[in-house]
Amino acid sequence: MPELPEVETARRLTDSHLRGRTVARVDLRLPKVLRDSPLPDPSVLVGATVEGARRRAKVMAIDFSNGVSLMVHFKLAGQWAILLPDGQRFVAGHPVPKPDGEYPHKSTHADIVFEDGTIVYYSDIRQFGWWRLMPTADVEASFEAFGFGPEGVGTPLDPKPLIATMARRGIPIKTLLLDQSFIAGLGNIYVDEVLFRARVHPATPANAVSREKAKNIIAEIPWVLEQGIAQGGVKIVHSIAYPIDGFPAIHGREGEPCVRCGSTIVKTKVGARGTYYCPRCQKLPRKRATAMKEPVTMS
DNA sequence: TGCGTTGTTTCACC
DNA sequence: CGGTGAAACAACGC
Repeated sequence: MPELPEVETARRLTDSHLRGRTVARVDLRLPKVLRDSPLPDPSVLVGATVEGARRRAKVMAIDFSNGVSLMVHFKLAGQWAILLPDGQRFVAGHPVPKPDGEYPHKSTHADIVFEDGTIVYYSDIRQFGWWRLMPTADVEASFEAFGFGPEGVGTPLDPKPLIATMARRGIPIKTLLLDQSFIAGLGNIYVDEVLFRARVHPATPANAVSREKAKNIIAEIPWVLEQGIAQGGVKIVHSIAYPIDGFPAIHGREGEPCVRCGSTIVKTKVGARGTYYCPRCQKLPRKRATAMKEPVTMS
């Protein structure tokens, strides 16, 4: 579930509540969390102080005073819970374990304990997420190696290259928007929101999206991601959305009324991903009177 | 109990 | 080699 807004929330919490704190110990109960790590021993962080956290796409990197950085990818179900000595807690990422529940949970695989008693609990019910430790000097190159496209939020998006790519790709627009090398940060939830707001059917071939709609899509990306960040990430449990102030408006709302036209929201599959859309607001462009059910292979 | 789940990678193929 | 789509993969809950 963690997409860009959830990771950005974790980053901000780390920046504001962990900066300046010194690591007393790291308890890694599930060693495979730290896999493919240039520095294999988590105790390298002991005695080091948090200097800050950054983010590229859905990856967070925490920089420490000893020249080491911790890179974290939350994948499907990672969660970052910070508990301060005074009992305050701040949670970002997946809603399981329950943010107000007991820690450590059975899926809490690592703790970073600080000298003042602050603890970060890292949980992941799917165990797909990972940590990597590396010299801070290598973080930029490591980010580069992912081949991410432009950030979907934070810096102005240049629509030109994006529109150009859309014009020559025949894959569903949703699939293209999920491609992190096209644009960085959208996942299955926020991409549905972008296409709903732009009124584009998610299975529309990218090169069949009109220029105007393409501009709309690109304009909606930062809006949707900012909205997600403002909410500290959205809550979706077992594919059911718990919207706040009407957001998310489409994802996880199968069978419920479209906030715009009242039509019943439909769930389908696009590129093997669960996809929600409004059948009235988001029409496939009619080239011919062609099929409308499944994505069609074009030769 | 097999299916659904998602971000990412890999593979076969044109 | 690039675009594409399908499949694989991680592990678990329901």
